Amino acid sequence: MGFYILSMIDLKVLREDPERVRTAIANKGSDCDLDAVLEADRVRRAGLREVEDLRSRQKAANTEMAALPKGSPEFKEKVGEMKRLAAEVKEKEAELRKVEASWQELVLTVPNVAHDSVPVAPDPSGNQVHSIWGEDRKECPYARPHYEIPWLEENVDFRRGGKVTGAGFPFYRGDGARMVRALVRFFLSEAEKNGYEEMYPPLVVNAASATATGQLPDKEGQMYQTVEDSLYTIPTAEVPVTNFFRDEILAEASLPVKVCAYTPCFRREAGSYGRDVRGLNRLHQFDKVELVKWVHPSASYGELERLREEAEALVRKLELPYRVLLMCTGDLGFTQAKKYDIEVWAAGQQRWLEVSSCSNFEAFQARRAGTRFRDADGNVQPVHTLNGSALAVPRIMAALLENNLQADGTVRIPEVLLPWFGKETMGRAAR
RNA sequence: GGAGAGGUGACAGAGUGGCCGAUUGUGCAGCAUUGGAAAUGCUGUGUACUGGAAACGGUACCGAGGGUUCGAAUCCCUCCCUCUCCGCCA
Repeated sequence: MGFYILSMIDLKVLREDPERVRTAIANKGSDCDLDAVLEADRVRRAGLREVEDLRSRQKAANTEMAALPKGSPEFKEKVGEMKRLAAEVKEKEAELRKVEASWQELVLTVPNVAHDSVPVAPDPSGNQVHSIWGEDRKECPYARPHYEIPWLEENVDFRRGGKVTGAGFPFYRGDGARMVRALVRFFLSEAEKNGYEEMYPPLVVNAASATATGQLPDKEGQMYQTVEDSLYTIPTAEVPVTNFFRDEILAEASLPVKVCAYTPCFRREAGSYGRDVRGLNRLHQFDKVELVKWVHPSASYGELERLREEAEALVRKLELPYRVLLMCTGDLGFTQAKKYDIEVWAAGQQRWLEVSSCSNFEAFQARRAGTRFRDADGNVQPVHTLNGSALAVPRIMAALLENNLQADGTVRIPEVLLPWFGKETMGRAAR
């Protein structure tokens, strides 16, 4: 009955220091019932012992029987005896299977424990501003919300996108499409310079993959599902890419493994409203370059800072004002131990737009995904995984459109994009 | 989509009902041999859960899931995947 243990948390920590986990659950505002988890763990282990003990007896008897002549009276007597034992094993096994199923379900609800450096607070108001860049650039005399730019619909066609697919699925055309391509190529080439291997992954994944990265079982509603094959469209490249090494043991010397991937991302995002979803602010399909790293546990927090810096560098090169937030426990996701968000200033809307999220998952995803490495002592242990957007395309485009509007109504293209975009302005000049 | 073949440890490849967690070879690690190396010899070399302070045990895993049986890598069923041929197709 080979089943797969999926736990996010180190079960040993859970047993030996439940109070630490309890505090972490409370800090994250999770409704996980730790006592139920602990009880299930206890019941499971008791049942396991029972079954294993019976099996052990069964095995010993089988070895004896193998030595006896097939038709002999002793053999026949043994068979009768073993029939009862076999029935008992079967019964207890069925029981155990149920116990394990509910235990598995419960254990999957325990969130990752936040790192000590994460501020403890119940909601987003507790997020800390880690740094701000480009304060002096926030004044943009000709700025206006990008969705009010007169020529925008010529480059990002929301109406036809709505007709063909639905709200939140625009057509990019002409310079809009060119801008998407320019940004993607810029992001990828910078990632490559930073030592990331480029990957182009599948855009739909199976349930096992979605579970490993934490989309399932809880956030099922975030993903589009195929009707016939129970596959899920990816909400981010993180999902297929992190699963690349699922059920594999990596060589310690190969760490860190760094991968970048450009993909479209699909999000159903139930419960969005108002200005949040206007224009390019929030789409059901958008493009993003994602960075993913598998690292040695001792290196993961250093790698998180590096990841954040790499993402920041992109925004700086695009000359967009931004701030970095250190997310508090209450605003941290289920899977994350520590997370930075990078937000660009959109001068037209006069608001910050999240364009990157850089997270350390520690061993959480790796444990679920079965991605491990063998350390110097020959012990197998989970790697740490990290990922970060670098960057999400539409919101960067929104900020560029708003902040770089010029007196004539066109948008100035930042210098770093010129090799990719091929011209210095975008849009139609007002007459 | 049709026909056939097959999925066993890092790889190759035995095994067709009990003595098989699994012969053997290669690879890898250590030791011996050597001035050093090659070659050779010896030893070791899976994962997960579980018991234990540890030493050291127990159980499971031969693509996945069910079934038959006292007992399954071996027999039966379902599914998945790979390969070959045909068809179709960007």
